[in-house]
Amino acid sequence: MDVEHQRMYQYYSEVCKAMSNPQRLAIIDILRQGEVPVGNLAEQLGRSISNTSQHLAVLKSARLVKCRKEGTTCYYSVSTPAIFKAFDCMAQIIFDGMTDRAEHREYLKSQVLV
Amino acid sequence: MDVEHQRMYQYYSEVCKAMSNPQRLAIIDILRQGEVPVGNLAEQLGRSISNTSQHLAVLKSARLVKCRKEGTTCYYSVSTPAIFKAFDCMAQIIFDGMTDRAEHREYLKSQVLV
DNA sequence: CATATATTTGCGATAATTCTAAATTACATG
DNA sequence: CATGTAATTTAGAATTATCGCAAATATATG
Repeated sequence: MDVEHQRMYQYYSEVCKAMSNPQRLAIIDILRQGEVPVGNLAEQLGRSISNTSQHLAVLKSARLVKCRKEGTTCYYSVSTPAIFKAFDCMAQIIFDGMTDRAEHREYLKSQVLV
Repeated sequence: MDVEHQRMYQYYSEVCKAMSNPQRLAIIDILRQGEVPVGNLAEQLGRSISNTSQHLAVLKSARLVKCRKEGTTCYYSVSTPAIFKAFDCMAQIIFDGMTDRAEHREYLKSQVLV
């Protein structure tokens, strides 16, 4: 494994790490709605604005989200649709990893609510 | 955000966490070759068998890889091709996150070596 | 300036990560 | 059965990360 590759894996791992938190995945999922202000996100998450902002900062430093300022409001959105694709891959991986029909049923039930 | 969703995000985050390590991403990348014995993986990674085995254990507990035993040898492979899809999403996300042409060129150069 | 919206900072507590080295298990074969 | 090969597991140690809260600090607007 050469140095170029190592650096590449390093980058990838940072993206994964940014995504490896339920709260932040929830944020990404909410951002399917499009641009959403921090306060709105916080409300949907049931968390404080401060806390939400901190998670957004993590996502931003991994370049997963971007924000647009309008007045005092910050509208957040994902930086690329590929993030939703990655999200959906996670769903696929978990679905494929399930062993029996009961698990699948249970899982699909939760998906309907999205 | 209801309980069902929280659990779902929890699952997803565990998959992400398993992938959020350069060493393990390297393993996944090597597994594009198909079934690979632990010793062989260790050699390609330039790490000890013990260390490699531990990373494999992490991947296995997240159900990202499976192994088939044949004699004293354990052949590892990914549990679903969706894992490669997720990997490739990471590549896409990073590519999309790059701002200038120089970065893109640099990145593509490293990809040629895969 | 006061208000609304976000961000940042400074903790503190807890828990996770990663590696090495050594012990252990599992299996095949002479 | 003894030995060697392949892999896993355990233990430990050092380092580092995570997460949330509360308070302080921006930033823009009327």
